[in-house]
Amino acid sequence: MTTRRPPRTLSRSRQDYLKALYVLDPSGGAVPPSRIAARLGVSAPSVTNMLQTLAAEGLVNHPRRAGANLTAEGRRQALTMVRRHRVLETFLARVLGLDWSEVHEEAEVLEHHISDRVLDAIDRLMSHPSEDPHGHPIPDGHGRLARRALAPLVTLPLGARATVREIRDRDRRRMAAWKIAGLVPGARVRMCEVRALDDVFELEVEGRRLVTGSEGLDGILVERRRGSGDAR
Amino acid sequence: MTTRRPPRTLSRSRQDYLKALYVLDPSGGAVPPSRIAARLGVSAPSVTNMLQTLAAEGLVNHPRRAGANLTAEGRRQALTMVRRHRVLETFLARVLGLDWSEVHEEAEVLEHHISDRVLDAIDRLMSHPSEDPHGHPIPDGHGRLARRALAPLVTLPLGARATVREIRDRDRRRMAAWKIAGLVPGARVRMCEVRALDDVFELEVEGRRLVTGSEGLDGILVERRRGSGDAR
DNA sequence: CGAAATAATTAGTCTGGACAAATCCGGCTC
DNA sequence: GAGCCGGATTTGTCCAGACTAATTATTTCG
Repeated sequence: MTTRRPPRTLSRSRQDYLKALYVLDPSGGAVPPSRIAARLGVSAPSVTNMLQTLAAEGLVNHPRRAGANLTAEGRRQALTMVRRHRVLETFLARVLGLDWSEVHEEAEVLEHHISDRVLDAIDRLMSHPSEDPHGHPIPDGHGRLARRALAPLVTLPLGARATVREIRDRDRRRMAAWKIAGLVPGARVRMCEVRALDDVFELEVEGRRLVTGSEGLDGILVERRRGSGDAR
Repeated sequence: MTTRRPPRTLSRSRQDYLKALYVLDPSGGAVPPSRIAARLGVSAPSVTNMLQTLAAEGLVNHPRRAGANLTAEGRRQALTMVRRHRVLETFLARVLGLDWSEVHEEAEVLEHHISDRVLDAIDRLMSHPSEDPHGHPIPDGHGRLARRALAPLVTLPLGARATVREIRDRDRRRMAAWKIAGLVPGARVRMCEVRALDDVFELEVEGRRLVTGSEGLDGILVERRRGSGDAR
């Protein structure tokens, strides 16, 4: 329970935990250890351990048996990791021509090892992009993030039109499928039919018909396009 | 003394030791532990330890109290590290515009963390460069290295002309000085005067006069230009 | 309410890779 | 040949960060 200052440079492991805490709940709510364990692929005791360390360092709050969330400082650190990750993904896709669906894993490693100097250089090279290849906004150097009002595609009401904005980037297989179906950032979609009981959704993606279960759409966020009523 | 196979993927530390062994004697002679310790900034016992591990894994030969050198497999691994390092340096300088004198440290970290896929992509982006920014040749994907007959600048006989080919890249301060003096890969030089007793060398670098001690030239390799006799 | 089921925490280990202190060996000097 | 010196090695620790097994707290449900 000693409360020491965090080391001037965070270990890779710490960075991972902080980032996980952020992405598992960007709004800063308490995240249960089990979810962190699942995301990072470590055991539950490892999570408890590290959370205690991070708490002693003032990077997270961790009341006993009540999950954890980031302190202001922890959030700052997490956001710089998010920035690094997204800048790198953009770079890997735009400059090196890697595929949309494979940049995530590469960035996941590099984000821990690239210096600020190199990060700034690639950011400059791309003229400070504001979105990564999956459509996520890139925080600026001070951890400020453009906020947007997006909704999960599955919640789109019958007949409504929308534009795809963000794609969750953790499952390669699903991402490949989406790409084939045309579900990429910027694509225009319309919800044509919802059979809630069967969990079947029928929609139009850039004019083409797509029929799928909700499972197959989970992780796609859209921005509603006004001017088209719900009906029909 | 158990002889187990090396892990399919070498730890960062192993990679460092192998590369050090290679650069400290590219021709494959025995390197004393003390030199490795100095280069990697670790203690002597750590070196002995790791050499024993690497020997058990068949990556180095390490007869007792007789230094160590790379096995064929160790050398292969070392050369892929050298390749990574040099490709990265080239990329950092040419594409990201970092300075000649600062790319080394960055590459030193990244070489351990970049995937083959990304390495190939940046190599392709630059159309497979054959030399890094300091003039060192870049091994190909199979560890083959263009051999060149270079001599230390200080051994250049009086009156002889030569072209600078390689610059050792470990000392930032000296590299900055060389850059200012015009001693960069490709520069043409002529040895004008040697006062061996005082350890003073006077030379012409791209037409400009430079006076310095041998200390200040250590680490510059040149290719002799024929057609200019030794005398005056 | 009490008993299971579930989730979190504690306790104790392991592994990689470093270190300092102590010891050992080979070669040079006298 | 005896002694000494410096580099190499052995020995015993430490640290971060993971793990398993055992324990405890919380939630849910009969």
